[in-house]
Parts: sequence; structure tokens; C-alpha cells
Amino acid sequence: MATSSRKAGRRIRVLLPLPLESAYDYRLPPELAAGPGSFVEVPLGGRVSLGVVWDAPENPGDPSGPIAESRLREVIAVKPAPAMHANLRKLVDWVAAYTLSPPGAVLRMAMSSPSALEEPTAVSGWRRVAGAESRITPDRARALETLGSHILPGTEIARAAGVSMGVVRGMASVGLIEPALMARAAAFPRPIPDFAPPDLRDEQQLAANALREGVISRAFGVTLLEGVTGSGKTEVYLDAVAQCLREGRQALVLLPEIALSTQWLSRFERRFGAPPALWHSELSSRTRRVTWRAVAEGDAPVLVGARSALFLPFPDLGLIIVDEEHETAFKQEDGVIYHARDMAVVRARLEAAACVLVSATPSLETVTNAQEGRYAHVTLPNRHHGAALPRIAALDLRQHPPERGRFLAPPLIEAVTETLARGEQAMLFLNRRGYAPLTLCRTCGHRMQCPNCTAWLVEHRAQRRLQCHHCGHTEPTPLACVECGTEHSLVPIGPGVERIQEEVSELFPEARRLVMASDTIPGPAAAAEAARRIEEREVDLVIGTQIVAKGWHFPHLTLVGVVDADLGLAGGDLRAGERTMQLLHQVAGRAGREGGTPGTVLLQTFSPEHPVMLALVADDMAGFLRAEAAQRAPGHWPPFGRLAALIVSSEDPRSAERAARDLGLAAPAGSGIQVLGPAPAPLALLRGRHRHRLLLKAERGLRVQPILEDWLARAQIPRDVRVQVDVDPVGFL
DNA sequence: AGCACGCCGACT
DNA sequence: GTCGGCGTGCTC
Repeated sequence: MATSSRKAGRRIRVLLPLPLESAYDYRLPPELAAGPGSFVEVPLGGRVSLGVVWDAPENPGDPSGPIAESRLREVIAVKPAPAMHANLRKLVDWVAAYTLSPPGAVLRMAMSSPSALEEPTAVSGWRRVAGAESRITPDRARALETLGSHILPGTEIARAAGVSMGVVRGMASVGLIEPALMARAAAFPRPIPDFAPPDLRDEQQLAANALREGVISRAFGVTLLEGVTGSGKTEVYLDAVAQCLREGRQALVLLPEIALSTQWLSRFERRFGAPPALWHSELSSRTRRVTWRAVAEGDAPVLVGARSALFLPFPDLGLIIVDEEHETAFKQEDGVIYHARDMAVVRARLEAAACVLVSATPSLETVTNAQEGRYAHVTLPNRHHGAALPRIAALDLRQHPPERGRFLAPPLIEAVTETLARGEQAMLFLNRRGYAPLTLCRTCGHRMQCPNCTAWLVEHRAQRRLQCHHCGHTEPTPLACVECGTEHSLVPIGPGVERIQEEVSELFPEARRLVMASDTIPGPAAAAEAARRIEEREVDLVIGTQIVAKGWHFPHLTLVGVVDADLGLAGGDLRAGERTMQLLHQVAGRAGREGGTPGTVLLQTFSPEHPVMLALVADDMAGFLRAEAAQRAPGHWPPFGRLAALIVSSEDPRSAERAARDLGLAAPAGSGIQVLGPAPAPLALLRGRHRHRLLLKAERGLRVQPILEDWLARAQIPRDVRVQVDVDPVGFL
């Protein structure tokens, strides 16, 4: 046959969810219809990949030019799913450019449920066969009445009519009912804006009005909603969610720890008469698929999720709430390194949506943005129902040392005793899991260390194992020192929550105790159960890590003891003080929330004169932030300048060090730019990789991305070395 | 990210 | 003589 060898079809770009530098070109056969955003199946090497039809680049980017027509392969199929919206495509490109990640790696986050791109399977049920009247029994009659003219699944007929599935099967076999395809039920019932709106206090109403106007305007705007614990911030922003529902647009609420937020969810349901859609990493693949699809089709009016929810395909997003905006859990530290709070602002801008950042202790970044007028600022200064703020006092461990080998100072023990005697609950907070953070040989001084990381092994006495909290390494707790062989010479140094619970069990043997740490509260069900036991006073004393800090509401808890308030302050982290202040303030907020009983918080510390302790005791967060700002501004530290970190790592220590030194030599120079390092990273060995770190500091207004790109392009990086770029680093990992 | 192609040790 | 270890390089 003499048909031309040139095949028909136009050239399109397809972005694949892989860490490739750019989109690939394919030929779209004339029988397929696809435009920008369409999900397509394409051949890639020897396999088939999903991808998204991407927009033509504004300047045909690739220096090598477009690939030859003859090498183009054909799109296999167009997926039966709503196309990815231009706003989300722009977000993908924006995040990739900002974080210096391959666009495909970002796209992967926006394609987190590939199976949702398939045609949703029709659900089959049963319907009445018209005119069939024979062999009706009382059970069958009841089932038929329940069924009426509907189409329902068999299990549902049985449940609603109170008959067994045998009855349903029987009706089918005698021809009373026949199989039928059901209209797909809405996966998520619509929350009702006016289901149970709370009575807002005047100041709450003013705040709510401001947020409402932002939603009604259908324009981009960011508002910082700041309010002390118990001031009713949640009610205020749920009012904005209600307004968003009235507008017919979707709302997204980002929470730092969605898996532990059961109290938040029941509160939402009481307010709106329906639960929100949920999104987090532990969803089953089926729930993921159904939720992703519902979001894409606009059938999930409100979605609550962890940071990854930011990349869901909302067709018409009107409002993004970032609750606890100061939380570091919003920073993704591996793969594409991004800050969900900052990207939420970006997405809101692209969607012409309102964005609300919520916190009792907002980050200096956000406060500065508000002060400089980029964000609106709404404040709730008072607590609900006139509940008193907890009284916070520092407990100087130099003046009140605990007994030898103990960690609770006498005044704290006394306070716990009195609290329990009054029939109230107490909480001891220590942000350290396990029994002891360090195991030391008394004979030779050997310290038990992780073979893969620069970190001590933490003893977990219940499992009789030592654990590394940075990689997966665990080993049985040895009976003799692994170095000198002396038996019974290994001693635990320092406390973890397990050790505090042991101390407490000796001091208060009658008190009913509950340890809350990520290893004792593995998921939402356990968290809900723990919260229930505390609320219903089945527990007298809670000993917990930072998971007790997050948004719980315990009405009978009146004393919080912070075992080691200095814990977060060690190390050279820029934000150590700010973060410690935020965490301790949040923990303190658990005390004495309602009913007039004022709470007491005792901070055990060796440095009661530290600005963090002074700010907490004086309840002067604003003053603390002013002092922080005054410290950071002159050196152009964030938010008064920009930071980017390069983490250079390799399994070979010399290779990593050499690459880091070479990068240091190739460092960019210029006015307003400074490069710090290279230096061994704070975790110099992590998961078997040796790590060095360089820090680029640039004055405000400079774009760090071109500087970084230029820098990396000049450096020769051997292939056993990995260089991770972290724009706006928050931790010193 | 997969998956093929590549060059050096223990098996039928 | 082959099966297979995972290092390196490509996929429009």
C-alpha cells in the first residue's frame, strides 16, 4: 500500500509524573480528543505511563530543540476523567520552579490516585419487578415496601427492612426484584451552612464578618486569624467555610496532624450536620480514589487534609484555611521540599480564593507579612466564657532539684498531689519518646549510637530494644556493654515519657495514668479512644509527647507540668526559640479551659531568665516576636532575607566532603548574597549517608532560584553524591 | 520512577 | 559454559 509513512495527528506536550526535567512530546492521533489538562496514557520506553497534556512552553525551552517528528510516539488513550484545571497546572509549574524540583515530581503529588482516572464503576443494586406479586411473605412484603421505587444495594435493603440477605436473595430468585444499575450516590453529603451555627461573641462576629467578606469578594486575599487558645478561632473560620458553601465554591482546610484530629472532625459535623471529606497519607486506596474523584467533580464541598491535600484537583476552590499555620508539620522535608502554608497562599492566588492563616502563636513570617500590610490581620484577644488564662510559672531546677535519678522537682510533685486530691486531671509534658534518650556504659563511657545516623539510640523499655528515631534501626537492649563487655554496666541517661510514667507510678500509685506518644497512639482510632478516656475522667494523669499539644480539649485538666522546658532550645537553630515558645504555649493551653477553674502550668527549666520562659510567664508573645525580629533583621535572616540550604550527601564520606568543598569554591558572590559553609550537617550521618550543608543567604527582594540554578550548573557533582535544595529551610536537619 | 543493558562470581 | 548481582543511563 502506498500510504505515506508520515502519520497523522498533531504534536502535544505531555508531562509525566516522573522526576524528568521537562515534558515529553507525543503525537495525538486524530481519533483522540485531548486538550491541555487531559489525562492521557502514553508509551514510555517499554511500558505505559499516565501523564497530563501540558501547555506549550512560552519559549520553546529545551536547548536541544524539539524532538524529531520521526521519534514521536502516539498517545494510547485519553482517560475518562475531568481534565486538570489550568490553575492546578500553574501551581505545579510554580512549585517546581520555586523549589527547583522537576515539574514531573510535583505533578506526581497532583496525581496521587491514578485509579481515580478510570471510569467510576457503576454500583449495582436491585429494583422491584413491575407487576410481580406472587409468593410474597411478610418479610418480603416489608422488604418490597422499603425498596419502593428506589434502586438499592441488597445489603441496604436487608438492613433497612430488618430482614436477612437470604430474604433478598429469595426475592431475586422468584423474580420479585431484578438487578439494576444505581445512580452513583454522592460520596460526600453536602455540609449545611446553617445547620447549627454557634452564637458568636461580638469580637468573634466582627472577625467572622471580615473573613466572610473575603470569601464573598471572590478575590485573592490572605488573612491572619490570631487568637489565644480557647478564643473560638475554629468557630470563626468555620463561619467562613459556611459562607464559601453558600457561594457554591469548595473549601479546603489544612491541619498539621489530620490523623489525630478526631475532636476537630466531630466538631465540624455538629456544626454542619455532615462530615467533611478527608485527605491524608493513611487513607485506603479505595477511599483515596473515591475522594480524589469527588473533589475533581466538585462533589466534595469541604475537604480537610494534611499538606498533600493542597494538590487535589478542586475545580472551584473559594477558601483555604491553614490551621496552626506556625506548625513545622506543614513543611515537607523529603522529595519535593515545600512549605504547605506558603504554597496554600500561592494556590489561593491562582484560584482567586481567600486564604486564612490561623494560629494562637503565628510564625514571625506571617506576623511580619501582616504588619507590612500584605496580609489582613484579625485578632481574637479574649477567651470564651470568661475562662481565665492559665497561670504560667517557671520552676527553677537549680533551686528545686529533683531527687537523684528523678526528673520531677518537689514543687511540681506537690502541685500534682494537690490537683489529684481535688479530683482534677494533670498532664506531664515531655517531648521525648521512649524511656531514656541515651544509654551509657558506667565502666568505659561507651555510648550506644545508631550505626546509620549521628544519633544516640533511644531505649524503649517496654520492647526491651534500643531504637534510632531517625532511621528504622533497632536492636535488643544489650545486657553487657558492647565495647568493654562489662555486665550490668549500661545505664539510662535522661528521661523519656516512659521513664516519667515510671517515676509517676511510684509517686502516685493510685492515679490512673495514660502515656500518649506516637508509638502508643498509632492512629486516629487510638487517638479518639485516648481523648474519650480523658474527657470521661477515666484517667487522672496524662504523660505525653507533643501529640498532647495539638488542639485537644480536655475540660477537667487543670495542671500542666513541662518536664524539660529547655529541651528545644539546644542547637543552633535559627527558630529554636520561636518554636519552643509556640510548642510550650500550645501545651500550656491544655490547662483549665472551661468552667472557671483556672489552670496552672509549671515549666521546669534551668534558665528561667531565657526570653522564651519570660515571654511565656508574662504571656507576652508579641513582645517575644518583636525581640526575635530585632535580632534577625540586621543580619537579613528570615523573614528579613531569604535562605536556601544545600544538603550534599553520599554513602562515601570523602566523596560527600569533596563535593561540598567544590560547591563551596563555586559559591556565588555578589552584593546581598552570602554563602555559609560547607559544614557537616547537624545530622552528619543520616540513614547511612554522610551529609554536609551549605547555606545561601540573600537579602530580601533577591530571587534565590536563579542564583541556585547558576551555582549548581557550575559545580561538578559526581554521581554518587546527591545535592538536595531546600528553599526556605525551617529546621536544621 | 521503572526498566533495560552492562560487566564480574557461583551454579546445573 | 550460563544465571544473576545491582551500577548507570534513558525514556518523547
